[in-house]
Amino acid sequence: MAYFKPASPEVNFAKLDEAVLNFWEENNTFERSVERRSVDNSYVFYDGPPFATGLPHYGHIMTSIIKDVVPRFFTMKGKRVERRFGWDCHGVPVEFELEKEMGLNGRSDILEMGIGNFNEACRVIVLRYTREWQEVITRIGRWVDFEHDYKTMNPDYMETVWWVFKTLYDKGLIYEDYKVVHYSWRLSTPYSNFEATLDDAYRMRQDPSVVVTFKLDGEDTNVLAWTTTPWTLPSNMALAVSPEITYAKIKNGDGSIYVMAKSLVDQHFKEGEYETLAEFSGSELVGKTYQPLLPYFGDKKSEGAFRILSADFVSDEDGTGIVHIAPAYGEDDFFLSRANGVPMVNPVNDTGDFDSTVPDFAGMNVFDANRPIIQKLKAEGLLHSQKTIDHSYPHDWRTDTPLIYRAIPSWYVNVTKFKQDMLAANQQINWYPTHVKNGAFGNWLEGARDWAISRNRFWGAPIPVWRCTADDCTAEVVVGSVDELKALSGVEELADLHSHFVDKITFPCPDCGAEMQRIPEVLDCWFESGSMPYGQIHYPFENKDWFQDNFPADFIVEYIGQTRGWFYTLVVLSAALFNCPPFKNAIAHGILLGEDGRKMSKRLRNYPDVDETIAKYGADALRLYLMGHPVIDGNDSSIEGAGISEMLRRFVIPVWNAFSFLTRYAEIDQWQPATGFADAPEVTEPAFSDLDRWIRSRTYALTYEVDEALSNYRLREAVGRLLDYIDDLNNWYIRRSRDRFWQADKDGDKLAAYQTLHEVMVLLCQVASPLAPFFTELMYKNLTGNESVHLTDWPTPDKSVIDEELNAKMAEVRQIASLGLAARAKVNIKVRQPLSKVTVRNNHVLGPVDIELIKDELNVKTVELRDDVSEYTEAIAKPNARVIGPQYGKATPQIMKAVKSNNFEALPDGRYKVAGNDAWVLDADVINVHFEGKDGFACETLRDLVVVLDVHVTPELEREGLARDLVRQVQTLRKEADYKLDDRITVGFLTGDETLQAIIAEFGAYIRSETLAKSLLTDSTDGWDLTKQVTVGDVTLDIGVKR
RNA sequence: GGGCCUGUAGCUCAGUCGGUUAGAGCACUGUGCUGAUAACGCAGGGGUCAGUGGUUCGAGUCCACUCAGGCCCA
Repeated sequence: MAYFKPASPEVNFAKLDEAVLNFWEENNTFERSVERRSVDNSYVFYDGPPFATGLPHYGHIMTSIIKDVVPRFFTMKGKRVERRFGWDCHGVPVEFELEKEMGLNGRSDILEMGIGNFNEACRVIVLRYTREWQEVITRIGRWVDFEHDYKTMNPDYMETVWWVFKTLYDKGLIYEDYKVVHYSWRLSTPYSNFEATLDDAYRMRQDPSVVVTFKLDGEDTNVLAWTTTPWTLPSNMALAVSPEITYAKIKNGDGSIYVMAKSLVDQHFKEGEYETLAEFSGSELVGKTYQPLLPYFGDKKSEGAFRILSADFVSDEDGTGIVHIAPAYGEDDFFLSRANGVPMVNPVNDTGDFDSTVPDFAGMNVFDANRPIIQKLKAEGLLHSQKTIDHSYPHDWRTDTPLIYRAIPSWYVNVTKFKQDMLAANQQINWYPTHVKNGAFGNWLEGARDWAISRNRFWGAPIPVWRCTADDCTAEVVVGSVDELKALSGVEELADLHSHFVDKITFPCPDCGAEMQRIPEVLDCWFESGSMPYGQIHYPFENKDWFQDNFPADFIVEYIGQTRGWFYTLVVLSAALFNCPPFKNAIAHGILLGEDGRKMSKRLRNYPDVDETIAKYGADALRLYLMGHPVIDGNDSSIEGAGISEMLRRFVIPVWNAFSFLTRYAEIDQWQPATGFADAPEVTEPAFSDLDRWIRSRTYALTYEVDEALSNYRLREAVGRLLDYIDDLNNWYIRRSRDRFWQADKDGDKLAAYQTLHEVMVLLCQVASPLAPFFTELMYKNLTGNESVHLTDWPTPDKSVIDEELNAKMAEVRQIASLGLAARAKVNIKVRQPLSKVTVRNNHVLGPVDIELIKDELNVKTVELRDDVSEYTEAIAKPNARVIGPQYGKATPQIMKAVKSNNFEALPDGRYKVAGNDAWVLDADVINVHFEGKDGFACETLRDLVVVLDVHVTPELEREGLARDLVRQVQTLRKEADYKLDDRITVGFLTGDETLQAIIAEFGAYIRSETLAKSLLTDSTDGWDLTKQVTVGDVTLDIGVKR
């Protein structure tokens, strides 16, 4: 009785998956795979948390699978890989969901509802889909600890975030300034980037488009600037030009002199009505000063206002090539002004009305003020032209009112101050794909700007800054821990750190004794996710020692877009806190698109259904498909349902069939790994063949190849290695060894075949298990009786068994067979027809076994090895342009042509003279030769390999071919009669054809042994189980079989 | 509007330092082989290497521009 069970080739992989999932759960296999490794040998993985406000799609699934493959692999390599699931809980998207659901309209509605009620509602909805996530993640085989997960809204996590903030503050890396944001004057609230870029935020709107004139100081010259927001003109503080653009000074018909971009003059002045006075680069304008357009802030001139600045964002594609700068009302404007020491004015209040500093329009909404401002400018002769434009403009999605840009106070991390540390940290990170380091990510770091981390929102970690409420006191206390806050305030219980808890807490000002209150802002949720390495373990309040030993992490993976997100914020904070990278290895994969090359969209249904796909093909096929997908290498690429089934057919099924083959024959032969043949215990010495040695060598090499690939995060390569391997195993080793399992004798040869196949299948299960953990688990358990492939160590088979020469030789033998078959096809002689000889010119030393393989594959009587094949072939010259080109330059084409038309001669020294030209003498290896078969021979070549088939069919060969035809027909009949593999049968051939009768007599023994026939009958008898009329050669006959 | 990436067979993608005849898998067609296989082997058809211009003896490959798609930023 074999101790592994025979496996059916008919199999439903999705069902097998479920059995494996149950097994893992019942036996705590995941937990035990972690715990059997020492805590002193950790491999640290950080889980990048998804927003749980939506359901998982293929993109998440792909990331999740990588998050599983890599840890599984390193666990087998001996590492302790704890994997805690993370949930990103805070942020505007969550608030947004809730606002939508409850019909809330921004800040005032939320305040009315109560921050406490609002936040508690957020707390509930953020975990709405956790069950669905858990189900999908589990189903695809990702092992991760959901029980000890981390949530960014947990008090411990938030306390660590406070610590991070305070540490940065104490290092002088936090400052307060303004930030220009989208702003809804209707709701008096800043808009998050997230909201402003929602699909329906941009709508068409009509706005005035005006060109106004700024008079230069000390010259009778007017600079023309263009804007679609006239309401920002009272706040003009500067003008910007580009040094890249050519400007023109022109004189109008009425004698006025203007300056603007040369290429745009025609759009503002009619041809012939002006005269060009001069042309110059924008840099000549830089530094000039001008008179304020409107009178409100003329005193700012002494502070550096009303100058012409140079800016790279200025273009000459529309407008005038000169940009009006209002620092409070545009992001470019703001940064340019700050960089050049230009002051900022902000005469617009929270509700979008001008304040008293602009008395002409005080109390007027900015959009309503557009028209009167234009009229005033016109009246004063400062308006050059006026139009109306339709353009796409951001709107408040709730109130349908246009947003404005407006500077609001904001807290920043001074990223530019330690940018060099970030760049240095990045150099220590091993990125896959490698170009991310100095490409997408490196470039992003190079351009890093200070990071605005405050949000005027509610559902997030409160910024732990308390300020004195006294008018004349500027005291500020930053709190870095719960204990600190308790000590300051005397509060004894603090169960939660969200604003509705901590905002109630006040304490006396250390300077003046007045009340200290927390500032209202919360932190950007990216600040929180960047704090994940510390927050998830409540560092430094707990786990200090562990952190010392286990930071930076070994590995993280996310999609490439996170170079601006999580990858970035992690690096910012770890560079600021510890001046080191937060992780050592990172995979940044690309974006999975729908089948039509567009973004995956539920509405368009342009991707295969996740559940259906898994139910149909199982999780292993999906995993292999995704891990072998170009997206793994950082590209954007489409998902293809057909690719998933292909992976099933190309890998999962072939491996399963190899397994099924082994187990079925082992049962028939009563063979088991430990004890050999139950009924032939005397057979203990395996007689390994070259084929055995080869597949063992090949498999051992595979374990190191996959090891190398996975160790270096090259998942795609690992998949490719496995696919190449299964072809060798199934379509060469097993196919070529079939008769060894099939033969009746239980001898050393058969034993060797069993031992070899069993050994390599076990190794294959192990090396494939990180990628395809389900079916390898079943096979491994069955083949070894051991508990789980995932509780094994990565195999390290004896390297000395790996014989590269043997592997290369066998690859060559396969190639020879391939070329021989191609040669047969060329002359239309089927493989079942024996031929007398094949002649081979090759590179490796072929032994008797190789010769047998070739004979058998090509069905030839002899294999002749020789270097000189000129007896059978015509040589055709092929020049090597790569060598000739650099040497002969312009003469190359002529030499190439001459060589191809055989216009060259061999010289005594072995070189070739081309076209009789003494200057054109080539070394022998510059001309490659390939061959074509002469009459009666069929030849195929591949590089150095030459295979020549003697295609002459003698009468004996023809008779043998017919005998093989007969065998083939009987075998088909056996199968149709549904006989067992080892049933002995009686075969009948009923024909009057004398040639066939002679063949049956001549090849009787051969036919009997091939078909397991006890006897061959050639007269009619009754009692056939099955009979059939068939055609062999050009004769039709009846054949029958019975047991 | 700006930045980055991609564009090669019907589909998904390789294509080395630029080398003259551009490959693989899938699909299709033909054919062969088979008592493990949902197979497998061999062959064939299928290409304006997105387009235009340039550099070069020689360009899928290098350069410039254009077009299309994607991602990010605005």
